[in-house]
Amino acid sequence: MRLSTKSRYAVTAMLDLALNGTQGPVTLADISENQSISLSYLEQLFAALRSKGLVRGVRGPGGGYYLGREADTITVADIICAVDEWVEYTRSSAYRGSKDAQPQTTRALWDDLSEQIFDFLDDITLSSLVVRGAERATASVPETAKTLSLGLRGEAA
Amino acid sequence: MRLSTKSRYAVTAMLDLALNGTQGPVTLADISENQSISLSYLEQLFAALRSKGLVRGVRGPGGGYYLGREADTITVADIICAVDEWVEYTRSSAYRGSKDAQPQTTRALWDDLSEQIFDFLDDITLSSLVVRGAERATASVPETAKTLSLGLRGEAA
DNA sequence: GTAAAAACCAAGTAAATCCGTTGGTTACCT
DNA sequence: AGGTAACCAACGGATTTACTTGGTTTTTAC
Repeated sequence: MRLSTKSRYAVTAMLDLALNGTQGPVTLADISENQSISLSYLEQLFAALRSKGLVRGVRGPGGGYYLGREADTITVADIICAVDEWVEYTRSSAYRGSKDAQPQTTRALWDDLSEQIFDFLDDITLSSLVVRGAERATASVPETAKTLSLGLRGEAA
Repeated sequence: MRLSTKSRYAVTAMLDLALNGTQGPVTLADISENQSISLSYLEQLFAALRSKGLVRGVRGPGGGYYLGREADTITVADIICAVDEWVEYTRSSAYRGSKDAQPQTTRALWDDLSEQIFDFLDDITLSSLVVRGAERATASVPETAKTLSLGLRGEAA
């Protein structure tokens, strides 16, 4: 399991697609500007996302990216696995019998933890994140703010 | 939030302390051998763990490390934070008004996700992992395996 | 049918991080 | 006194991160 800023870039970019992709594709240039990530780094991330079918690219002017599936079928685990691959103990070698048999035990316990984390993240979909965010925003908006909700899209600082 | 092999080293080392620290301190040399991590890398990790009070060192011959608190009060989130610090969006700058107000939105959604993950990991203690592992080991051993349970310790490949 | 917009692709790079090494010093037990 | 082990600091190769440059293809618009 691995979770880094790279994962964050990928997840927030996918959230951008989920939020803005309803009316036409979203360009990487937009995402790059919105989230201040370099364009070609985004290209690299999206190459990985595309190869896993998580996004769908449309070329030419007016083109951009759509989500590859419905937002409620794309999980955070999917995205992280696509760009940051789940590092599962690649160093398998050291297994000669050490004095007490702890390596197997701690390894099994870690594997269990890793699986718990995966299952947790595999239950969180893009749409569930968006819904939670919307709920939170409407719930916590003070009544004064509701009157002037113009450029507001469901969030506060 | 950041989760890497470094975190895994720290968590498994702490599990080693939880499992073996009941009768006397555990030396880094033992952990190094058991889990094939270099001794001085362990020293670096334990310096961080010690500074957060998660472990307690005992010098001199017969020395080693104990857990700094009871195993049921040390969470996975504690350990990860100690060695890998929780990266929270250090790049705060780019906040000039971009055309649509998405950066704040995606950022808020990520922050929410990050918090969900933290809360999840902050609910998993060392002792809960050990207990789960013990349950799994006794529960899931097929009766055929029990007879020949020699090198077996509760997991299969 | 040409120009521009955008996805796609490949190579290279400064900086950071990972993991380990070396070479110590202190504290403590026998 | 001598050995054990925690502590400490600095360095270094390998890898990863995030970005840059410089393209090519596909598609729309004029």
